[in-house]
Amino acid sequence: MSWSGPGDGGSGRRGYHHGNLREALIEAALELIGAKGPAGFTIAEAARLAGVSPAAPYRHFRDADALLAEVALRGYDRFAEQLATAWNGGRPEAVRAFEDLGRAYLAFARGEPAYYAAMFDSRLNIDAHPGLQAAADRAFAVLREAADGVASTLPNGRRPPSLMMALHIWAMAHGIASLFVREGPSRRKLPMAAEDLLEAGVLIYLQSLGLAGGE
Amino acid sequence: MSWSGPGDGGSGRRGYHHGNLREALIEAALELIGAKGPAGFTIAEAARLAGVSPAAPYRHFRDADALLAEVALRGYDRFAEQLATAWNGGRPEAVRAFEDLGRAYLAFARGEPAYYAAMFDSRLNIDAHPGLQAAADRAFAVLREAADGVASTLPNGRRPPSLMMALHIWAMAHGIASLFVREGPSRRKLPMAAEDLLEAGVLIYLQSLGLAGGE
DNA sequence: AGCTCATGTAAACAGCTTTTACATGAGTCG
DNA sequence: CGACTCATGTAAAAGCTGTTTACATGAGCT
Repeated sequence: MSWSGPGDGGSGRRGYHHGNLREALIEAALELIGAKGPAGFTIAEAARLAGVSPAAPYRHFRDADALLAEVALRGYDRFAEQLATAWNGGRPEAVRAFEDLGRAYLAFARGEPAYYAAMFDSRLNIDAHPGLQAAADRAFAVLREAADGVASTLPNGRRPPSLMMALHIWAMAHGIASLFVREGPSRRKLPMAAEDLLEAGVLIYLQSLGLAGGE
Repeated sequence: MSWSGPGDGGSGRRGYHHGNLREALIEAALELIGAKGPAGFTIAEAARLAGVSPAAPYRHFRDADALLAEVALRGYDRFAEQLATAWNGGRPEAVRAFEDLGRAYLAFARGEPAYYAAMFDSRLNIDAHPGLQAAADRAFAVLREAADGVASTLPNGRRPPSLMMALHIWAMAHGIASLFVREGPSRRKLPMAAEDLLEAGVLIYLQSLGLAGGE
């Protein structure tokens, strides 16, 4: 527990005023979403976790959706960051970095289920929360850039459209994350690691475009 | 509207006793899920739609999740049925039938959003509702069978593992449905029809395995 | 005709959301 | 230093919801 300075990001109290309620509520929301899904967290329970009255959160968020949207927003940012780190500008080698990107996708879904749920599984209307769309776009831009980097490996004539590539890979990664990694009604047991399934799928896909890994 | 016999599947009333409340509740749930998502339907509102008191549904379903599970169960059955119809035993030609299967997948997500949401987007714990897992298995079995049919096109040596194929295609179809077809926080505009995106992805994937469409 | 039991209602309790009026105290300014 | 201001907290209340309990109804059987 870091107790540095006046603000303590956690649930501590220093008196009548919390000191850092906004952050404490976001942490509480993450905890609750992780435990019970995006529909299973309530303002009241987040307030209880933060040690304040049920009305206090309304000083910081208009309603539960606004809090959820803030969580999703931060999730997209972390997501984009982790994907970009994995891609690493296509180094040391484009196809290899692309696989790393896929593994990072699943690692995020596995390691940050609360963020992932807020981003992809919630009732949020993306139009009603300005900034969410832009944050999602920034995350997708990493994928797009990576697809572009891989496509550029090929000579100009045989170069596949990188937007389509990005969409296909995104769909497969998201599908695997939704179906086989995350909790949910349709989660299934796999005869292999989800990461290996995705890697195989990506390699088969890339091979078809003339982009095989060790060819 | 079929008004055959004593039961009228809709919301009509015939007196103190509803006559067909169970079915009416399922229809109400479908309507509400379609309008507001799996988290946006309540027992109370379903009861209101069916014209009964808020306590009446509990004679038929233990709680809201049980009603949701019944909807999901029926959804999996319809889903399996429509996929099987599209696949049609691999006729007239395996790869072509496989593409039809993909289109049927998206058509279901598009045409029956309420069922699809109950099946894939809900808070249901699949273990807590016996029968759900089996119903989901039946739907996946169609995909598996189709992948097997396509793989059998090839000579024994170059035949890819059909389970892996089925998982890859399922993931891509589900990913496209989740990201680009259904409502949700991450839904994005596409520069093409989702069906075309999926078809292109499937063809690229199959081509890599030596199963190109008109090759 | 009368019994039985599935299926309905009414009423009550508890939790969540959101609003309103009020309380606190941190920071600022004379 | 003392007083003002305002963001940030509380308490209380109204109106939702889910769920349980005791009671009412009437359909179908004997």
